[in-house]
Amino acid sequence: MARKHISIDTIARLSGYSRATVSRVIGSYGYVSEKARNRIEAVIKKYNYHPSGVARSMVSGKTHTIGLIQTDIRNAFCNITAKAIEDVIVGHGYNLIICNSGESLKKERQSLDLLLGKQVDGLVVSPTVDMDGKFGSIFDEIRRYNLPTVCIDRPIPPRFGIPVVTVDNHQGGYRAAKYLLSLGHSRIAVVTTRLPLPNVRERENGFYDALEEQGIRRMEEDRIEIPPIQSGREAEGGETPFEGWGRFTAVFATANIFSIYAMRWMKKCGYSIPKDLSLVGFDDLLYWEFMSPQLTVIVQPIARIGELAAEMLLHAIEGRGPKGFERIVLPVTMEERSSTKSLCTADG
Amino acid sequence: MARKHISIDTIARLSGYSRATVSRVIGSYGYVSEKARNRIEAVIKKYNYHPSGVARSMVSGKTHTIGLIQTDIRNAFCNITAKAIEDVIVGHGYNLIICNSGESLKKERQSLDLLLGKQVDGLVVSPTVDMDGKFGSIFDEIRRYNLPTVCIDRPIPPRFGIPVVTVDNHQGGYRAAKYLLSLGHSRIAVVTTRLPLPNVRERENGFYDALEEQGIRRMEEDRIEIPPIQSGREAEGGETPFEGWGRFTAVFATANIFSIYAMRWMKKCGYSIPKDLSLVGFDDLLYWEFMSPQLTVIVQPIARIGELAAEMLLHAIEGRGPKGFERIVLPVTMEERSSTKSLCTADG
DNA sequence: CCTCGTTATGAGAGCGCTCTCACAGAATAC
DNA sequence: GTATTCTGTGAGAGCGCTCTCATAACGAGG
Repeated sequence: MARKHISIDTIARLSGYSRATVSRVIGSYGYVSEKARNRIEAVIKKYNYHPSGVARSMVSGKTHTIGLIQTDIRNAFCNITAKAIEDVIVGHGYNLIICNSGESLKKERQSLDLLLGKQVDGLVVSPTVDMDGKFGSIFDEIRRYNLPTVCIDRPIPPRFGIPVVTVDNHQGGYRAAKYLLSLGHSRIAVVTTRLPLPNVRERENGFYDALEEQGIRRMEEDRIEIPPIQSGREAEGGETPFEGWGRFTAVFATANIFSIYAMRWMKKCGYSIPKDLSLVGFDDLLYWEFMSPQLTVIVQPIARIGELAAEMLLHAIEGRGPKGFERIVLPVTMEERSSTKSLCTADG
Repeated sequence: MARKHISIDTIARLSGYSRATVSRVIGSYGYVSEKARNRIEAVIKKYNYHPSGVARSMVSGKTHTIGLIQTDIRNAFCNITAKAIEDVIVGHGYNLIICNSGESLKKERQSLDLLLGKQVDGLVVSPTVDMDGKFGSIFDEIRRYNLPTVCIDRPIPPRFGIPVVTVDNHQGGYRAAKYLLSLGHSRIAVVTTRLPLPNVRERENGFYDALEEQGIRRMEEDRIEIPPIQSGREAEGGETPFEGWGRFTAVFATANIFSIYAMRWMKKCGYSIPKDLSLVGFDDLLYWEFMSPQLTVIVQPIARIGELAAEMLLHAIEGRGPKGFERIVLPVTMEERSSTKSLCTADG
């Protein structure tokens, strides 16, 4: 048996009023007599009538739905931002459709097309890039449709004219380096992704800038790259691990899952943290307190990113004033734990 | 500037054909001449026309959208199932709207109302209960609307007539107990939630059934309950910890976050795992290999639950045969790691 | 010749709503 | 008295599609 929604006409007929008057009751506008309102509300209640959101969207041109395109909901960064966004928008009567791109430009584009078909009122996107660091075609499309959009995490260049909420990634890398330098480390590996993600690249730049201030040259062979296929997924093992850890005394991992790769590979090669190698990660992971080693990390305010993005997006959608084009860069902090060790006391 | 979607009429006008012929082209049905098709497709491409999903839903009565109501997307169980569901349905042209109930019947009901307003084609729900173990009003509503629904994780009773995908929770608890008994433990605490969630209760029942087979009586004071406010959220600290661990030699935590509570509280009281207390948890957590202690756990096939639920739901929505009312119970396995210790070798 | 079936197209109804407009009766103003 | 406002209601257009039905042109079969 197919579902049968009763319509406003049914309510009108059963209550003895016109469709227009019923609409006035459910929409709370215009003049309606006390008598009519009571009668109509009784019928609505009796037949458990819910107005069709689809028909309303048809008329209003608004769906009260927001799309979210991100890497993978299983990633902690993604689900924390998703929850934060949802919390904000639900309070305004909006819902969230979540799409996972898995760092694939093709799937990202497909997601956008689906969301465009669904006629979402706005979009939050953490965009991915191709191997040349170029963003996908979604931004042309977004522009063409003039679809309210906020970009999170990975900052797209200002020329796209799309607001961005991100963190000071350069500062994050810089602080990680400064900290390791202060512990006496100078041979430091960077575990990162081959995919030229702008946020991750900024972390690296910040990191190397700090090293260069100390006269340490940036060496390409000290960058350990994780293939793009794995960069978007949870660390699952099976990859061919890096083995040349002996050259280094410390490691900086530029994102949460890369810390896991680093730890896994080090363990496999028999290096222990922080005895043989110090490790600084990026992003707090859940249940950190029971991790071993307890990772020293650069922390970004993940939930805050989602909240701000949601607020900016609602603002844009509901057109409350020309707040216009913004780029918000939130500060990062460092959480010092036990995965890092001073070389000075041990070796010098 | 507001977005302006161009409509099928615009395409019709620009191509010199009627709305009906354009509809034939985009819908790939009926007779269309080669000439007309080429002309219309060219115009569609040129103006980057996408048919309105809202209008289509208006006509077809289908939105190609599925709702998911669950506890909290940040919870690993939830985001793994969400991803699995999304992967399945996207392949069939469906999207997922995710709602978080946070174990609140009120929010659960609000979520359903929102989804009903959005006219989702189907629903996957991991339902919550009140303090009396009663399910919320959502199932009456679902029934009334005859909305295709699959229940996951928490099995609702057969009388509701709603298909269920869950795991053999009783067996999970039973195996956990058997294992601890085999290590010589007999004074075992159960860390669980005060909220009478049916899946969790079944784990407890299985656990106590095994104990009773050995003549060990179920003792109410050996159940350590976590207040419902915290049960739905990630373990965040701040709660008043249980302290009477001294009476026990082992602990069974009935869900992933409860393991965290247990570990945190034990640590706070100076007990170490598995030296002072053995711990068996439920559900693998991410990054387990770097946890300390490495938890021995009962493992449920989380992604499989989502996949099966999605497949059953699509089946119901698209009405492919009267597969009808199913209850799928997947098996659980045990992963033995280092949070458990035999009493026999140590104590006698 | 007329009658088919096939191909190609358009007119128009209808999905369930919102909202403008018209209108009618009551109350108020002059 | 008439003019004006306020209050309450309904008719109907229109949102962008899909799909049925009507129509017309054409070749084939009788």
